[in-house]
Amino acid sequence: MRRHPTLAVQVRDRLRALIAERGLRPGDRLPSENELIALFEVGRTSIREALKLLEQEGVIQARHGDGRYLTSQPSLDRPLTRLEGVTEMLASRGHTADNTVLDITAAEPDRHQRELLQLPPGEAVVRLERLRRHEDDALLYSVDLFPRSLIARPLDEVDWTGSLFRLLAEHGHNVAYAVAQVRAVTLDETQAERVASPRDGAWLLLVQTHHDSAGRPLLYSEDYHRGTDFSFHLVRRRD
Amino acid sequence: MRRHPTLAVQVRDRLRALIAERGLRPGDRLPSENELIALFEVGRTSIREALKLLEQEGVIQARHGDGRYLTSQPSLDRPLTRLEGVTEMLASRGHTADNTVLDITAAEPDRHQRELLQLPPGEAVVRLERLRRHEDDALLYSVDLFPRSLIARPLDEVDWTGSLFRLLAEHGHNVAYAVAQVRAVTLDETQAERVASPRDGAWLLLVQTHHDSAGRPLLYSEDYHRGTDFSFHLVRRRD
DNA sequence: GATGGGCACTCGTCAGACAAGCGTCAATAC
DNA sequence: GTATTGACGCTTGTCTGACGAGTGCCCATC
Repeated sequence: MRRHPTLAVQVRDRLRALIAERGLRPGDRLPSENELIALFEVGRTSIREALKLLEQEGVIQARHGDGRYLTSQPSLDRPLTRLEGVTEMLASRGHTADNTVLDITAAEPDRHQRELLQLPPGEAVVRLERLRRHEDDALLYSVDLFPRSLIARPLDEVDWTGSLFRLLAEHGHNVAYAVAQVRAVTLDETQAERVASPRDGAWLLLVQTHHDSAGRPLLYSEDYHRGTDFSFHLVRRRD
Repeated sequence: MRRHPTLAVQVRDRLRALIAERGLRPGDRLPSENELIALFEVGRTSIREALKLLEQEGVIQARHGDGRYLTSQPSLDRPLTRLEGVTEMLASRGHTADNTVLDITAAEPDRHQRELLQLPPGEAVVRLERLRRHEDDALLYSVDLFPRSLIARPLDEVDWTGSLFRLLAEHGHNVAYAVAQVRAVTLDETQAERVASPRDGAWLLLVQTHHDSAGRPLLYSEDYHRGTDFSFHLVRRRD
């Protein structure tokens, strides 16, 4: 990761703060480049590069010869595009769920698992099955898979009730992004039994492969969120 | 919208093409700024601004004094973050569904609808209810609301089976983005009856408010996607 | 009153200069 | 012979000056 942020990135963030301080709204005009040069006491290049970043983010729009204007910009707290682990997400929503470890095993991966996690021959996979409950109601059922080698400790010496992201990070593996699939499902017979929940409800299933910043797959997870308790938000844009 | 793209944006896109042509992979080094200046025959400013945009997108990473390197960058075709109308989405998935208009009415909006669509007093709202089927199976049930004034024609003279986005655009209203909520639901009794579908399946519900680029709300929609037929993909990033 | 031209201002692009940082190679010291 | 340090070449980061392209406003002319 970058040692420290460049001036352009810093100026971009200072521009954001300026927009907020001045209470600028969609359609309002930003100070000109020369005004910003004087205000921020940096060179024009740094100003321009910062402004270009804001423009790419859709925050502002430049009109050649005229100036730069605020666009309308929806903002969401914790959108679905922001990756957070299940533990983190539940905490942010004030869900006081207790986390039960249903199963934790290391085994030889099947071919699908080996491909998913890009495992070398001979490498075992850990399967972690957990259930979050609130007052006897199942809220969230999770099945996680990750390479055995990532956690260099005996499985029975690890506390599996906390955040997997944090656990991986403690062992030097930082999750950077996930490729996610979103589906609506009902539980199959086995799952309904594990979860002790009726089969007729809808669950929002997030199937994700989590990677570090170099693209290495660290974790595969299937998270079943009970439909009556969970929804997610995001902004979608036309191209 | 901008009259024509700036050089920086064009160079950014040419850099993308260059990366693809050369088959550059994560960890590979990009040509230096001076090499790119000669290659693209533009000034250093345009190169730098373009590179900064790619860096913000997470495509590359700059190391001061060393060079710029490709990062790992998952790519998805048509991610959920890309907004497309239901008609468009179905077509892209090769769903040959016939579209039935169950209901089309203009009425006085309730308070919720008025707030959602920021309607002035006296402005009516149009409610459009449609069902997409494939061989008698309901695939997608939609309810759309939009200000009556957006379509300056009698309702019975409009073909409601096609794309709403296209229809709005034909009347000068371009959808730019939507704020979306994703949920897993089962159909209620009324809906199951409308849809002629059993009540026990799971449906992926997308509730969206669509806006033009100035932030004006154009359309509110509830789209129920049958769980066994639809899933969506997206990339999620840690902050 | 309407239209056209000029001017001031703004963003877009190029070029030159210097600072900050990185990696490699050669020289020196142990 | 090996390890450390310094110099050099190269790269990115930042500043500055200059000119081109475009916009909007004001004034003059018809």
